[in-house]
Amino acid sequence: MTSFAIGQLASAAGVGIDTVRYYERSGLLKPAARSASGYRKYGKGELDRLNFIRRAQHLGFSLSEISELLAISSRGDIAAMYQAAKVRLDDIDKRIAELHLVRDALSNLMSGCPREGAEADCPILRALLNKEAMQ
Amino acid sequence: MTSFAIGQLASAAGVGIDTVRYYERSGLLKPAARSASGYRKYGKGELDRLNFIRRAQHLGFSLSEISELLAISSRGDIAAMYQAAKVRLDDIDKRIAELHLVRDALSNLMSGCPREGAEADCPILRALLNKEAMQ
DNA sequence: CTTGACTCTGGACCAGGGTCCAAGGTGCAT
DNA sequence: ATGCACCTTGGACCCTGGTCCAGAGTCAAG
Repeated sequence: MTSFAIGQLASAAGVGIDTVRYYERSGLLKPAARSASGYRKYGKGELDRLNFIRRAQHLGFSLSEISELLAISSRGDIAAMYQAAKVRLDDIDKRIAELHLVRDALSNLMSGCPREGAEADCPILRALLNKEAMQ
Repeated sequence: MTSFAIGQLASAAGVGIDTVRYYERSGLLKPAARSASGYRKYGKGELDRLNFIRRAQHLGFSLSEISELLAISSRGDIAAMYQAAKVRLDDIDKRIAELHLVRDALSNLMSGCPREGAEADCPILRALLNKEAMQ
C-alpha cells in the first residue's frame, strides 16, 4: 500500500474528492502522478501536505496564504513563518475589534428596548429610522 | 426639488447607482416611479429606506435580514424587532468566540517561536506539520 | 462476465453583495 | 445644435472555497 487513489487520500485527510482536485487546479497541490489508466496516485507526502492545509485553514489562513506558508515551510524559514502568523493574528484582532464595536452598539440599543409598546420607545427602531439616534 | 433621479438618490445615501438598482432587483426597494422618459424618480421616502438599509448593514444585518427588518419596522412590531436584534447579537457573539479560539491558538504557537533557528524549534511549523503538535 | 464502486474530464453552479459593460436614449447648458 | 453628463436595459463578471454534473473509462469481487 505504497500509493493510494484520490478517494483514499481524500477520506484520509477528511476532505472531499472534489476538494483535492480543486486544490490541484488552484496550485496548492502539485499535479499528481498518474497510473497507467490515468488515475491520480498519491503517497504519504501528499497526505501530509493536505493535513498541513487543513490545519492552517483551521488557524484562519486563506488558501492563498497557505500557498505561501507551504513555500515558507519548505524553505524552513522560521522568521517568515512567524511574520505570516503575525499578519494573520493582527487581522483576526482587527476583525474581533470590529465585531465588538458592532456587538456593543447592538447590545446598547437592545438594552433600552421595552420589547412592547410604541415604536418611538424602541431604540433599535429609532436608530434605524433616524440618523441622530445612531451611536 | 420634490423628486430626484437615481444618481442623486445614490449620492445622498452614499451608495453606488448600481447598488440602488441591485436593491430594486432584489426586492429591498420597491420598483421606482418613472418619469415620462423612463427615468426612475425617487422621493424622501426612498432615501429614508436606503438609509435604514445602510444603518442596518452597519449593525451586521445581511440584506435578507434587512428585508425582514423593513417589514417589521413597517408593522411597528417592537417585539419582533428586539427578537431579530437578539438573533443577530447571538450570532455575533458566536463569531467572536470562534475568532477568540483561533486567535489564542495562533498566539500560543507564536509565543513559543524563537523567530530564528531550526525548524524543529518553531511551534507554528510543528503544528502545521504534525498532528500531535496541534492544540 | 457482470455488477457496483471508483475515477476521469471540462465546465456549470452556489452564496453575498455588489460592480461593470455596451449600445442607445435624455436633459440641460452654452 | 452640440457637447457632456446623466439615464436605460440585460447580462456578465468579481471573490472564496468549494460542490455537482454528465458521459465515459476502470477496477475488483463474486
